[in-house]
Amino acid sequence: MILNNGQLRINHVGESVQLRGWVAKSRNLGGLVFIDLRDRYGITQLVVNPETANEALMEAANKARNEFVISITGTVVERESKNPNMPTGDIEVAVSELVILSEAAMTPLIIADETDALEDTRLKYRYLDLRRPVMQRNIMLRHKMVSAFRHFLDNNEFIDIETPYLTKATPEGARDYLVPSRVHPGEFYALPQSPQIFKQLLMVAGFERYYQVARCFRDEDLRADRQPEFTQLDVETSFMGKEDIMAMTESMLKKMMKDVMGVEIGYDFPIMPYEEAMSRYGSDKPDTRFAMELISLCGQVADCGFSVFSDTVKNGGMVKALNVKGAAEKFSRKDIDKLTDFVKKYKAKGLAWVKVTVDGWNGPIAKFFSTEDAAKINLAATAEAGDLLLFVADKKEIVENSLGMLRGYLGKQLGLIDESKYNFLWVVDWPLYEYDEEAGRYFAAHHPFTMPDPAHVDTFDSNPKDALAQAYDIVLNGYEVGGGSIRIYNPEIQSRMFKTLGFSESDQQEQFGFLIEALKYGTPPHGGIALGVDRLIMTLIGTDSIRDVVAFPKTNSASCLMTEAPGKPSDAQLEELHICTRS
RNA sequence: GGUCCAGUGGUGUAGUGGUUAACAUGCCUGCCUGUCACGCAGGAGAUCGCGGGUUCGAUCCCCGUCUGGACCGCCA
Repeated sequence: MILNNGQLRINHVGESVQLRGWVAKSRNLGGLVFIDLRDRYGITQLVVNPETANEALMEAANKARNEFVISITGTVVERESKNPNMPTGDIEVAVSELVILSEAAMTPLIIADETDALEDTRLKYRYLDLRRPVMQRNIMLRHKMVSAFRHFLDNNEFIDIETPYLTKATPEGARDYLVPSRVHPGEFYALPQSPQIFKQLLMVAGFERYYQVARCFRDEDLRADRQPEFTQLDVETSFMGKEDIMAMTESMLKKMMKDVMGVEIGYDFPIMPYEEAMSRYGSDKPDTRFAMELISLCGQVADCGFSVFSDTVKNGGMVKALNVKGAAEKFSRKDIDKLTDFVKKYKAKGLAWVKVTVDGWNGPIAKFFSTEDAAKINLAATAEAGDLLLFVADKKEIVENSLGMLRGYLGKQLGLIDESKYNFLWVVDWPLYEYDEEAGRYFAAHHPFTMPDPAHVDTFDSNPKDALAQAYDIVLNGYEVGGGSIRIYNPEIQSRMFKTLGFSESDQQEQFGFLIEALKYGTPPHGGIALGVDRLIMTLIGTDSIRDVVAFPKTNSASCLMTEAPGKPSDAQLEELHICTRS
């Protein structure tokens, strides 16, 4: 009988088993040999006893070293002294036969949950890093999550359809990865940033419900949570409205949480307008696991004696604050200087602060405020003695963004976050456009196929500033884990959209002619959503690094330390691709 | 494009203007029959990322460069 390591329990005692796996550790006591055998299910202790073992068995047992692959047969026995630290600690396997299937050289990193190897070593020997139980758990959990999504979608009449990886470059958006065409000298394919247009065309084609676990490519600079290629669960439906898609996504996520995490999400996902998220949390993906919301003080400081605040409000900016409860004593001047440096990264000019005491305010700006003004602010901020108030005065965007980032930073640093919570949240009523001051024009905030909100369908092109979109983002614990929208299915609206974005008639034809054409031939109302598989699993595992959930990730500079990609092609290859070789 | 941090035996760290470059772990050898981070004894293992400069002398100080990491910009 063949069983897996890590699955043997006390009820197997007496059974004869065959096990295969890697030697995680061997302890030779000078006669008795203990071997911890590891596979993806866990670890089982093997024991080889010289009193019962023949010569060949003893020799093999003494030869087995870390990471050798072995196969054994033996009997499950109850341990005399149990090990409560391991799931299989009640039993061990008394080995009667041991075969070394494969020997192993000394590994450059220790195969254990707690490796001390640095990131570059782990990535160079990724196949060994992936042997570590913690990595195996991450990758297997990722599989379970994707599998749960597939199940849900399969059961709801969705069809998995593949879309091309070799496709056409899209204007706007991220930089494309380009692939030279050998057959068409001087021309290039682009790798898709998302299957967006194809899935819409599948709706035109009448498939009604589509999904795909799709790889997407963006040639932008990387971060701890960003890879040049990433996976999204791409979903599109016909005849469903915004509420239908949100409800369906919500059921799918709840089912996944139950199947994969064993967590019952017992609440309806809250729905929050974008403007409210920005105003209360300073973020379009707020972490609602802790409070400490942004407090608007424009009314309170408009006529106060501190001209930095009053002038900012008079000039159309705003003043907001965070009340860090009970932190007045915890934060030294130096600590606050660090917070000031932190907000400066986000373009805030500075961070004003006061410590609230029973005798009034303490701090460099306290003297500018009358007792009444301080009291008004205390009231608005529900500040009491012992609290630390942190203010930013600036343009709306800068105030909200910098305080929002500071809120997240302090939430983590002060341990305000309840890590056992899974707070899902819908963010809706997104602006349809963003204005780019440098370019002097509007860009699509989401993408140019997003349907304007019904209230703005007539005016979105005449008044782009105020136009809202039928778009929705799903947020989990402060991470944007997905987003979608209802799409434009009317060629006339699509054309007006392109026009506002500054596309001429001929640009439209050249870039999106096939889409505009397709919309003419009976396009169903449709919309969809894409869930970021990597970010979602990151959040569920609770890691800050996307490299912990991708089997073979790239470094910060988008290279692979294992394969050493990207590499230089040969001159012959370049010539074949009609790309000039440099001398 | 920019800012900050790091680079020393296989791995992770310590350290110093002149050292036999230290420690832990891993590895090898020997001893050890109930360990589970087994224990004990011994041993091998380093171009101190690379290039240049300062210096009588640089792993250490300076400049550059490369690599990795965190972040800003960027990521429709």
